[in-house]
Amino acid sequence: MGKENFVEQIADIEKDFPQWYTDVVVKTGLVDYGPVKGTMVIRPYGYAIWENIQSELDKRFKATGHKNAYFPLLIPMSYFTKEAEHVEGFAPEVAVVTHAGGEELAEPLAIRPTSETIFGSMYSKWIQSYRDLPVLINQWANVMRWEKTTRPFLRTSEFLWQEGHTAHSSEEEAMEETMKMLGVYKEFAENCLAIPVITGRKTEKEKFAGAVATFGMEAMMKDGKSLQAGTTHYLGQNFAKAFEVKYLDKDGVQKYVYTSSWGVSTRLIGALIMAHGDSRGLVIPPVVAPVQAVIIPIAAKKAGVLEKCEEVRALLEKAGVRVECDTTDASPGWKFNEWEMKGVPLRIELGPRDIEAGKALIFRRDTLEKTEYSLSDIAETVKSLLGAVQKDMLEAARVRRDSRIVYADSLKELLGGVEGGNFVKAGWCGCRECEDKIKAETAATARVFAEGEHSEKCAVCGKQAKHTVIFARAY
RNA sequence: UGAGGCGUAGCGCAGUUGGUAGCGCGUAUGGUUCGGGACCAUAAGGUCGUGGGUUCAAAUCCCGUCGCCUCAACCA
Repeated sequence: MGKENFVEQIADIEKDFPQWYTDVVVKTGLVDYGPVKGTMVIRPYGYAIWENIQSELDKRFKATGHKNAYFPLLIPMSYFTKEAEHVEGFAPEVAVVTHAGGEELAEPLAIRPTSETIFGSMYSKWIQSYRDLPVLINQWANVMRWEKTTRPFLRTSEFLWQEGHTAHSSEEEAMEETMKMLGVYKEFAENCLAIPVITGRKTEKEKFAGAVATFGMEAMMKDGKSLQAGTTHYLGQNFAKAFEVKYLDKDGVQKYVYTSSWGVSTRLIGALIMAHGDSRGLVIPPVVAPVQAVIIPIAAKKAGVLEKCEEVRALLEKAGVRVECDTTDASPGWKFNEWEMKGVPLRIELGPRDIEAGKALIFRRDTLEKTEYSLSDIAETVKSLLGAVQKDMLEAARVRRDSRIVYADSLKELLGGVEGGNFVKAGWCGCRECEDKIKAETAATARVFAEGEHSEKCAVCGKQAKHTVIFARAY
């Protein structure tokens, strides 16, 4: 990149956010584009973020009684078409295998865009008695949706995700599961990704195809737009009836189960990038950062520098820090920029001056502050700084978001609000016409219902409001 | 699908009256450097997307074709 440095190359974050996003994703070496349009190759650094997300989520799923399993990639079209609303919603974006073994298939196979149907068909075999319930299963998998326009991590043809699929004996229990997992997602987003989220129910228009009710968590990106970062669905008996998932209850009566499903995807990496990134590149919170601290030797050829760096690296590694020492022969300035672009939370600069003084210079990626610390208790210092970065990033994101939530009483105010990059709370009468009108005139959509808030009148038609809704432009 | 644009070195691009293929970055080698994207020297690297036509001669003009991008449209 030479003299045109990264900061100059990427567009001003406030003015041209989407372009900034694309540049950051590609230039930090998170992904390459795949050979098929809309697919991507996730490079090791990007995948390491995903692995950390996986491990944190998996802990939480296990703690709430779920087990992992794996279901097939290919789903017979006949399975797929059993739930009317579901097939209608997904049909336009399903990729279908028509040939195999050199011959045309009698029945085409859908490449899973989501797995409710295959889970449904298996659950109908596995579930016979009330004693078999509940079934709490999660799957880590790839899925494919043939989207017309794509953007790395946010909307790709193929993506990685987890999908939980549970079956219960009662409506209450299935709904409780749906809400519990929404809570798990929220806690994870805030404590691991340092992204504050708003959770709530989605409107009919925005709900999942085949669900009775959909709940989402919405995160605000730095440009004020919203990103749906995860969803949970209460499916009622829709899929149970389509796939004949019945059990014999205590009272001797055959009953349909109630199911839920919930998922988050590699889109979370996109959320991280856009919620925390700045003009220098990524800022990754320590909990999910592939590299939590990087050591940059200064004047590496001087006697004792590399030895000391290695000593510190080993010490930090032993203390459980994901640490790397950059011994490549690029200049220190180059390395500073490179690792900042990759969002590494802490940078430790170690040169002859520091070593002589028994100190190290530590740079915080989130605040851009450089401070001198003693080498004698460096492991404790780094661990406590990592904790501070994690906490401060969430707090900063929360302040940023809260300052950009406004109220609107009219369509005009709503438009002004979203144009200013805000989440806008407004009353809504509940009719589809008003919802469509808002989208047509402001490009904003209903993200979630604002819980516990009661507006007087609809911002569009002025009639009695049924709900208070958070509107925003969304990715 | 409607409209517009672009295919020339790994990447970004320049290349008009048609006449031996260029620049920047990156890469390789050697040297001086190293506390915020260092510098000097040398070198490697291209059937100009593709098929045909016009011409003594085509990256350049003409016709076809393939691919990609932007906007629109579509999009849980």
